[in-house]
Amino acid sequence: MPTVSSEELAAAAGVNSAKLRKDFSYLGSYGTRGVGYDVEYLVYQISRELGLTQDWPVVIVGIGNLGAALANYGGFASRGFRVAALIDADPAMAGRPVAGIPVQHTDELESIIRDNGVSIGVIATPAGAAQQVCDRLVAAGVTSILNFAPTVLSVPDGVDVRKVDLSIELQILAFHEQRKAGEEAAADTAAVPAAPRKQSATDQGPDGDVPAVMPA
Amino acid sequence: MPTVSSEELAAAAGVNSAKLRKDFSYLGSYGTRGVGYDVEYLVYQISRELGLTQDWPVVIVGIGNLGAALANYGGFASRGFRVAALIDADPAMAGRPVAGIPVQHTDELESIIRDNGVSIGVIATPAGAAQQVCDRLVAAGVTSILNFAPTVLSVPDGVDVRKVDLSIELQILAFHEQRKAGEEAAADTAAVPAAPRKQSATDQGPDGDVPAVMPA
DNA sequence: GAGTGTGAACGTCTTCACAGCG
DNA sequence: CGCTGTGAAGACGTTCACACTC
Repeated sequence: MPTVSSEELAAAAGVNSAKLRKDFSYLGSYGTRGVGYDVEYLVYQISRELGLTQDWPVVIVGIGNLGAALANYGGFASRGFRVAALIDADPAMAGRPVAGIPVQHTDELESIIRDNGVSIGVIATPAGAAQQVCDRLVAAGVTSILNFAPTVLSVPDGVDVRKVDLSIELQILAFHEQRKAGEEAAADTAAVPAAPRKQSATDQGPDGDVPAVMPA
Repeated sequence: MPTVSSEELAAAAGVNSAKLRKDFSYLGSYGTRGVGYDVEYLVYQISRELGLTQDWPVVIVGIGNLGAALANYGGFASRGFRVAALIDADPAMAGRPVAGIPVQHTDELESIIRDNGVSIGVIATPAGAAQQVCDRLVAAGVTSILNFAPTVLSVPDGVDVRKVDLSIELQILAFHEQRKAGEEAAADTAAVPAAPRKQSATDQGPDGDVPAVMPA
């Protein structure tokens, strides 16, 4: 398939074809009227704009289950990421290979960052260690951090942090699940904190004023 | 701190206080003018709306590094999720406890779902197994699926799927990192596919027409 | 006086619809 | 004729600003 139309791509992606064309137009005019988009050329242009054509060395700090899962994750290599090093605070881990890469001790964090020109760090440590690791990464020159630890990290200006909370997606599913289950089942038996005293004449009790609407 | 104002909450969350008040207003009128919001009552109302007061049994299928990381993840319990079972296709895993829960074999998937009234399933298998696992979960009555496998799952209407791609967040960081590095460094040395022949009089070559703008 | 709740103004993103090009 | 590229219209979400309540 050498060529593809906005209509086809839109259908595949489940969006409106106009949106897709408009989005593409921000990258430049890479389509051909009456024909569509040249697939190979389009892929290259999008890849370049997204930074996929560059090599991004990353370090993963905290090689527990999650760190190991990340190290083994196949999707990284194909997107231009290269795991430059795995770092863990446990001396017993040092030297042990995970996903074919030997784990190094935290002591070497700074030199690893500098020697490899790493600008992106992944934190997969327990919550307690995260801020400290973060500070050291930043001090060593890292300017983008992906945080899997359940803490809010504070960083100086100019450093980007993205936090991934594995339970938030579950939360969203549960929220919709609750809506599916519907408003039929009413009684919530958990203890309801008393509403602050409202001097309304007809206090209907804790569940008298149920939420009316919630935007989808 | 028994009471809190929209201004304080907004500052803490880094958003506009008006937005916060408007959002809260969709849940009902739980504030007190001149005073603020009763913290305990507010927490309860939000928890209830989000479904945090309910007990959500979930199963995790695929107990590799990622599955194990999820099973050990502390954030679940506090949000109303209960890991009802861990399921893996490898018979050698069966019976082995992970995060204190014994792994069960895939053969028992259907009965586990039914016996525990599970409506949310987490897929942490390799890509190849994901669709098959998904089909079995759905057939057994699961209506919400959290997919960590790098595949697009197809499901019947009425079933929600959320896909978590661990590399997408890295991608986003890399994108911004690329912008930080700035437009100073120009030359991209990777092989550029030829642009489809445009009969323009002045073909400036592959990089003559660089993208002009990109919305933030 | 302090701070909520909310209509109205505003800005942004999406979709329409069509001129223009291949 | 088919499909892109894009102004204009429309939908949506955010912010302002103030009446109203405690």
